[in-house]
Amino acid sequence: MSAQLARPHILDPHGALDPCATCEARPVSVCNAIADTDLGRLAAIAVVTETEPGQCFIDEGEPANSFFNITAGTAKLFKLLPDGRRQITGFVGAGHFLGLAVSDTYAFSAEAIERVRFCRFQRSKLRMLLDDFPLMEKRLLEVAANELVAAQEQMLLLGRKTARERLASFLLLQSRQGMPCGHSRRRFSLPMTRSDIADYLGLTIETVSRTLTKLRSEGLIDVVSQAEIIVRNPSGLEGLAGGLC
Amino acid sequence: MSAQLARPHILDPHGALDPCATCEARPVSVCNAIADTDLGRLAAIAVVTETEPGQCFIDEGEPANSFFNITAGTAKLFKLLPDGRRQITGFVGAGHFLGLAVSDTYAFSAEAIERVRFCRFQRSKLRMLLDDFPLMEKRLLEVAANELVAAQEQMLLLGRKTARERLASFLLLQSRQGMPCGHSRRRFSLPMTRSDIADYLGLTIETVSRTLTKLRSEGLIDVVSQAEIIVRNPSGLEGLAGGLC
DNA sequence: CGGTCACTTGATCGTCTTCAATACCAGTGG
DNA sequence: CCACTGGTATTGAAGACGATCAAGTGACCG
Repeated sequence: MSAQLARPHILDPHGALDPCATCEARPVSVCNAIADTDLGRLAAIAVVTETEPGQCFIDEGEPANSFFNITAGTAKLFKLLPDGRRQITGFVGAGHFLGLAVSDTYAFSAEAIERVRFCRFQRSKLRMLLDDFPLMEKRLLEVAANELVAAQEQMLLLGRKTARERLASFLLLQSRQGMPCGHSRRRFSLPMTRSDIADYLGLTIETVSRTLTKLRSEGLIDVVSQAEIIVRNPSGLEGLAGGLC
Repeated sequence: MSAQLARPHILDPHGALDPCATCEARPVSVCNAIADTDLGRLAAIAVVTETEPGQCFIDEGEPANSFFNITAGTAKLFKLLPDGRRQITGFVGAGHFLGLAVSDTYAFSAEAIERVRFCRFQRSKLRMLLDDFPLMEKRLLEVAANELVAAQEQMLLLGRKTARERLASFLLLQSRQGMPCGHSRRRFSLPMTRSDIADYLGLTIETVSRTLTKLRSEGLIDVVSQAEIIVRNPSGLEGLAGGLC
C-alpha cells in the first residue's frame, strides 16, 4: 500500500483527490445540481484540462465527442465563413457549459482568451450520468433557456442597433459579467482584444475604436488603459443600449 | 346522464374528446415523448386556442404565465427597441414549443402570420407534469440545444453576411422548412411579408425587394408571385449562403 | 372606379467599411 | 540607454453598401 496524503476526507474511493468537491466553479455551474455524496461519480468521468491563450479547444465541424465545463478563465465562441469572416457568438467564463448541440459535430469553435481550465466529459458517459440525475438535466434546460434569451438579445443588437448602441450594450453586459443579477461594476477590464469585440458586435476594429473614443469624449465612459473601462454615466449608457434588460 | 357523442373510443375518462391523441402536430412536437397511455394527463392541462393573422399572443415583458405549443399555422417571434425598430428572431410552425425562458416575463413577442392554433399550458402545471415525464424534459433540452445552434447561425448571418448572402441563406432555410433533414423543395411559398423578411434579416424592405430582383435576374431563383419562390440554382444559392449547414 | 395595401424601382444620403498612416507598448538586443 | 521589432490600437480619408426618401405599379375590394 502506498503512502497516503493528508486530508483523507476528500479522497474518493479510488484514492485520488476529488476535484469536484473543491472546484471553485461549482457554485456557479450546473454541477451544483449534483449532491455532495454523488459528486464522486461526476469527478470519475471529468478530465480536467488547461489551455493557453489563443489555443482552440473546440473546432467547428469536428466530431462532437465531448462536453465541456469551464472552471476558470475566459474563452470566445465563434463561427467562421469560408472566406474567413468571423462572428463571435459569445464570451464564456467559469461555470459555463459547452457542447449542448444534438448534432454529431460541433456547431462552433472555442478558443481561450485567457488561460482556461475546463472539465471535459465524454458525451456518452455524461449522458448516462444525466439519466441518473434528472436534476442536472433540469439545470441544463434552464441554462439553455437563458442562453436562448441572450442569443435573441444579441440578434436584436446585430440586426437593428447602431455601432454606438452596440458598444453601449456590450459595455453594460461586461460591467455585469459575473455579478449577481441587477448589479454591475463601474470599473472593469476587458479580457478580449478590439478585434474580438468587433467580431462579437458585427463591426470592424476601427469602428469599435472610434466609437469608444466618441463615448469617452462624451463623458459616458473612461478608457483608462486599452483593457480598462470605467462607466462614468451608467444611465446614459443604458439609454443608448436601448432597454437591454 | 347526458347524451354521448359517437366515437367513444377516443373519449378520455372525463368524457371529453382527447385532443392530444388525434393532434396532427404530435409527431413533430415534444409531446411525442409522452406515451399514448399518459396522453390524457397532458390533454387535461392543455388549452387549445386559435388566433387570427396579425394577432399577438405573447407580449414581451408581460408576466410569463404560460407555455405554448404551436399545432398549426406560422407565427413570428420578435423583439422591439423603444423607438419601434424590430428584430424578428424566428418564424415558428407546427410542433414548435414556446416560452422556455426561466425569467418571469416573456423575453419576446409572438404574432400570428397565418391563422395559428396552439396549446396553452399553465407554467406551474406543466412543470409538475415534467417532473413525472423526464423523457419530455429530455426532448425539451434537445429542442433548446437545436434552437441555440440555429440562433448562432443567425448571429453569423446578421453580423457578417451581406444582403445577398442573407437572402440566399433565408431562401434555403425556407426551402427546407418542414422537410426531413437534408431535403428541400425547389418550389415553396413564403407566408410572411417583405417587411417580416427584412426584420428577420436585419435589412429594409427595399433592400429585400431589390436583392430578390437581382437574384431572379441572375437566374438563381424565380419569383412566381409575391409569395411563391422557385429555386433555379440550389448549389449557386448555397455557395452564396456560405456554408449554411 | 377610387381606395388601400404590399411590393417594386429610382435617386440620394449616411453610416460603417476599407485602405492607409501613425501612435503606443512591451520585449529584445546592441 | 536607445534603436529595432511585432503586435495592437488609434486616427484620417475615401469609398461602398445598404438606408432613406420618394414615386410608381399591381392586386384586391368595397
